[in-house]
Amino acid sequence: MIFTTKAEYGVRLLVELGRHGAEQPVSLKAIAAAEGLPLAYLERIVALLKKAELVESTRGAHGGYRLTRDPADVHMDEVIIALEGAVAPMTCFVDDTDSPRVLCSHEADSGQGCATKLLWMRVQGGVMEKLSQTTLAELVAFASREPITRHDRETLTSGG
Amino acid sequence: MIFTTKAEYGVRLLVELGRHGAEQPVSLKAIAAAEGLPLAYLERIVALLKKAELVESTRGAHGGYRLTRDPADVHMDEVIIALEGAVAPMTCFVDDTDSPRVLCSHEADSGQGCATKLLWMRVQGGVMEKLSQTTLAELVAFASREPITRHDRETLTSGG
DNA sequence: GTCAATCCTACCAACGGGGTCGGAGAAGAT
DNA sequence: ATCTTCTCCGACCCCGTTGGTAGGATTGAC
Repeated sequence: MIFTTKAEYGVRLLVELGRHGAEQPVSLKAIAAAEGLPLAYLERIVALLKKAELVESTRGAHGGYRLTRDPADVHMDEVIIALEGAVAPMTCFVDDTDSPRVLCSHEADSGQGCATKLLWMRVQGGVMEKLSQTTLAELVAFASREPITRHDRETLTSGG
Repeated sequence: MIFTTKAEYGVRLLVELGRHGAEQPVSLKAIAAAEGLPLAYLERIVALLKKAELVESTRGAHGGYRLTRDPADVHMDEVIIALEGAVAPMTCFVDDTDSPRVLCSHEADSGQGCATKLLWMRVQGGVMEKLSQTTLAELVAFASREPITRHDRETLTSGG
């Protein structure tokens, strides 16, 4: 599995916020009820989004959360990284941009390049590409549509 | 994390087989020693590759495994599916090609389309695209090269 | 027959994911 | 003031999967 429920719930939460205007905040309780998600768990997830400054909060009665930007300016790569941490294909695969090389724990043994590195880099590139091409505004629009048909399935994967 | 060590070890195993010719089989013991991987665990992994008819085995002394095809004809989408099962972004996301729709467990609640489905379909499409574009022959060639430089990293993700 | 290899099943420890609980601040409503 | 509603925060816990081991049965070359 690529993503956990953190990503799933977090994106759904953002979509729900995007559906309402940015004027008045929406409480987590309302979102949890609307989406059928556990409130206590959502609290921990929304904290990640707040730390990434994707949402802002108002405490106290009639408080809640709202988006800090226009949904069209929110790209999913930033969202997923905030929720899941860096998207890596493998445990040994940490893209440390400060280091000149992507290191692999097995690499040191054989003295030659890690056989799978090329593959994992391409896969990660493919994922990040699709994520950055998708905006929150698109998801908000999509969620309000009819349930998709078989015909839709063959077209909507084409990307941005 | 997208992939587990099943994919990692399985691909490395295939690369090791691809490095040798297809004439005489290579024993798991030799591969385990060359890659520094646990033999008993490799046994279970290679069983998946055999079931998918990506490798064939010879039992008894001087036995081992060899590829059933030319490495240039082995595409990674087939390999990864054999090793990991279907690549799905989320637990709720099972691409059942018999059913007209991709169902989501949360979908039934709200009566409207699942907000995250569009995103997961695009991501999965991106992954499968990169996997199918990469052949075993490429990985064999890549593994025999020098350790990569920073300059390489910016070019090798462009895909097959 | 013996050694080297594939096969196969059961077992196990550790980890992370998913979720709960209880409470402590903050701020509007009364 | 105080009550209610909300955000915030840390500790805790269950459980499935992953990664790996153990032990054997079977096959075939020498």
